Amino acid sequence: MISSRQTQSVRLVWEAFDRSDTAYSVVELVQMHKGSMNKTTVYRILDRFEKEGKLHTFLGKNGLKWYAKCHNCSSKKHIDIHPHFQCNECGKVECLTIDVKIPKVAKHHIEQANMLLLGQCNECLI
Amino acid sequence: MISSRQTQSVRLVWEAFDRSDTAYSVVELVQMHKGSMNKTTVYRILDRFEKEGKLHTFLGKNGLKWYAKCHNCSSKKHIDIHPHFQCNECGKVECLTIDVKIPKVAKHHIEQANMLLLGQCNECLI
DNA sequence: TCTCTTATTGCAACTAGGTTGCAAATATAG
DNA sequence: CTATATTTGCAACCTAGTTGCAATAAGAGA
Repeated sequence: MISSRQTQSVRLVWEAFDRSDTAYSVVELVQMHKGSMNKTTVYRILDRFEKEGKLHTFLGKNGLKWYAKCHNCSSKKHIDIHPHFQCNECGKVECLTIDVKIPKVAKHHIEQANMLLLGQCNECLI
Repeated sequence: MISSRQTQSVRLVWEAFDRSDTAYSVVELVQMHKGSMNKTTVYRILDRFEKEGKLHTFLGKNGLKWYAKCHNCSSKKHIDIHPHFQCNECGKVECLTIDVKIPKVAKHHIEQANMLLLGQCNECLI
C-alpha cells in the first residue's frame, strides 16, 4: 500500500516522487503542491511516507530537510548508508550509489552515519 | 589576534571555547551569554571567528549549527575532513580525530565532505 | 448503496533559529 | 585626546517546522 488512506493529497505527493528519482527539499514540495494542499498536509504526508519506509530523509547544506525515494530501505531499517551530494552552485541534491564504510569509534556505539558531499555537479562544471 | 577588535563580548565568547575543547551549539552559546550580550552579537562574533579560522562549524542532528575550536584548520582552508559524533541520548557532540577518505564521484567535483555519526556516547552506554 | 468510525485535512496561531537595518556605543590608530 | 571605523543592542522581520482543533472524507461493514 502507498499509505493507510489513499487520499487525493497522498496520491499527488507520491506521484511527484514516482515520476523521477529526484530528491526534493521540503520547501520545493510545499511550493509544488501549493494550491492543491496545505503545507501542514505536505509535512504530515512526508512524515508518513518516511515511517512507512517509502521515502528517506537527510539534511542538505543549510540544514534543510530533503526527501528521496527509498530503494534499498525498508520501514524497519535504512540499511545502506549511502552519501548524498549537493551542488554548491545550483543546490541540486543527488543520492549517490556508492557505499561508505562507517568508521569505528572507540567507546562509542555508532548507529547511523550521515554523509553529505558538496561541490559541483555535472551540469555546473561548465 | 583573536579578532580585529578586542571587545568584552569577543573575549567572553572566546573564553568559553578556550576553557575546553567542547563543541557548542548556537543555542547553547546564545543561552550561555544571555545577560552579557545580545543574541545577534553572539551570532556575529561566531561568524567572525569562523571567517578567521578560529572556529569551524557543522550541522548536528536536527540541522542545528555547532561550533568547535579549530586545531588543524586555517582561515584559508579547513583541511582535515574529520567526522563529528552526536549522541542520540544526551545530544552531546564531539569532534573525532579519525580521518575519512572523501569518496570520488564520477563527473562531480567534490570540494567538501560533511560526516555526522550518530549513536551512543561513552557516558550514555550505561 | 448507506452509515459509522476513524484517519486525514485545513486553518490559524505559534515556536525556534537565524537575519537585517540603523542608531548608539566603543576600540584603537595617530 | 580625538577622529573614525568597527562593533553592539534593539526591534522587527523571515522562514522552517509544529500544534490543537474542528471539519472532512476514506473505506469497512451492514
